[in-house]
Amino acid sequence: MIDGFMLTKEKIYIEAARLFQEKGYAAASMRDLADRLELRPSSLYSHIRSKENLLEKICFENAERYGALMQECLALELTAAAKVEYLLRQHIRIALKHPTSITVFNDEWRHLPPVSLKRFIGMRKVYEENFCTLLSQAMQEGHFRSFDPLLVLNTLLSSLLWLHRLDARATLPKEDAVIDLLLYGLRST
Amino acid sequence: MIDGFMLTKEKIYIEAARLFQEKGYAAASMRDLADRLELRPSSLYSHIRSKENLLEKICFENAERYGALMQECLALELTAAAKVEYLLRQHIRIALKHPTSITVFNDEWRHLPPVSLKRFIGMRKVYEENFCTLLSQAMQEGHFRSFDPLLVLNTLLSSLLWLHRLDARATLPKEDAVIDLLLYGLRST
DNA sequence: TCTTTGCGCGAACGAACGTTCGTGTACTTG
DNA sequence: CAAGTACACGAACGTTCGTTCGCGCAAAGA
Repeated sequence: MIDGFMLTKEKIYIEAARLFQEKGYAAASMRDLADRLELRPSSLYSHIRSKENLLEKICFENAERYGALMQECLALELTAAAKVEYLLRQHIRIALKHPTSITVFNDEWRHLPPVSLKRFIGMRKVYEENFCTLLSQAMQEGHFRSFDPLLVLNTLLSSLLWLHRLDARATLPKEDAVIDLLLYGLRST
Repeated sequence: MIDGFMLTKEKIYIEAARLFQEKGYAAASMRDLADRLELRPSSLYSHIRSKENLLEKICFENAERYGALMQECLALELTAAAKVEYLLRQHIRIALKHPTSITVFNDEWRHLPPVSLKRFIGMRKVYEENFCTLLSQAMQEGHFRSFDPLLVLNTLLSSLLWLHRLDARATLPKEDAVIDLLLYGLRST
């Protein structure tokens, strides 16, 4: 449960993310959610629109987080290789700071209703294209070894997926060690 | 659909894996499954026990596949580093050869009923411990750079998770390139 | 030929689902 | 004090779920 002062609406969003993370969106019921908040199911609807809308909020909140990150990154005056490192560092920090929300974002987006789903996939595509371009540039500039950029992109992004699933009791991995492990083999020097 | 001669029971298992992959276990219904097989829902139960049992079969079939792989690997006369490379190669091949089944195995195991869930987690624990030991040995033998073995394990296994999700139309990644990308930075020479 | 077996089917079951609606109540505002 | 707002609630809705049961038919075995 959530302690301290907090609006019921905020509590619902936070607990929904936790519930969706634990059980998955489809297996999580509004009755589950109400129980955890010590509310009756019908009371939820004084604060939220629908179960689907909870998922949309969680997914797009994070999609926009990553979108903003990419814009901010592209505006930096750095080499492409340094931008990639910057992005990866932020990915690690985001995954460790918002694990529940990011788990839902990563694993449950396919349950979005058709219109939202399309928009979501579009946003991800833009992000991945930008990321891929940076990888290509870093290779052309000679900072990274030559690889299929799409292969590298998929591998890099995939390799971080365990971070947000970490048990709350687990000792957090060191950011520098993760970066070292991911990038050392990519660099050409 | 599935062409050629095949027992109805086998068709059900194959189509169930596809359905669970597409929609997720909880969101997939037995009516969906029956539709795809051009059967009525009740007819499924002439061949299978329950929906849960379908999931159990898929998950443990793969758990045992990996268990056997590990036993076979440990029996090889190779350095620890070479064993790790061997395991990773097999992981890639398995993911590309059985993408639907492996997706269900990777993503849907948490919907197993309590008893099966416990057994499944136990099997995974054993596998990961063996893998982790190999990584430690490879570091002690000087073939791999020194890292927290658990960090390396999580990163390596995670980094392959995109393979089994690949669209059937996508061009398959080259096994050697993936191995190179994963291990180059890990090796100490 | 008679009997058994395998299996596809329609109908129906109880349970759980997301959600709506009208009500009661406790604050806030004028 | 009166009016309005916010919100928790019980009851109920229509739907979908996994599954069971008994029936009928066709192929296989004696």
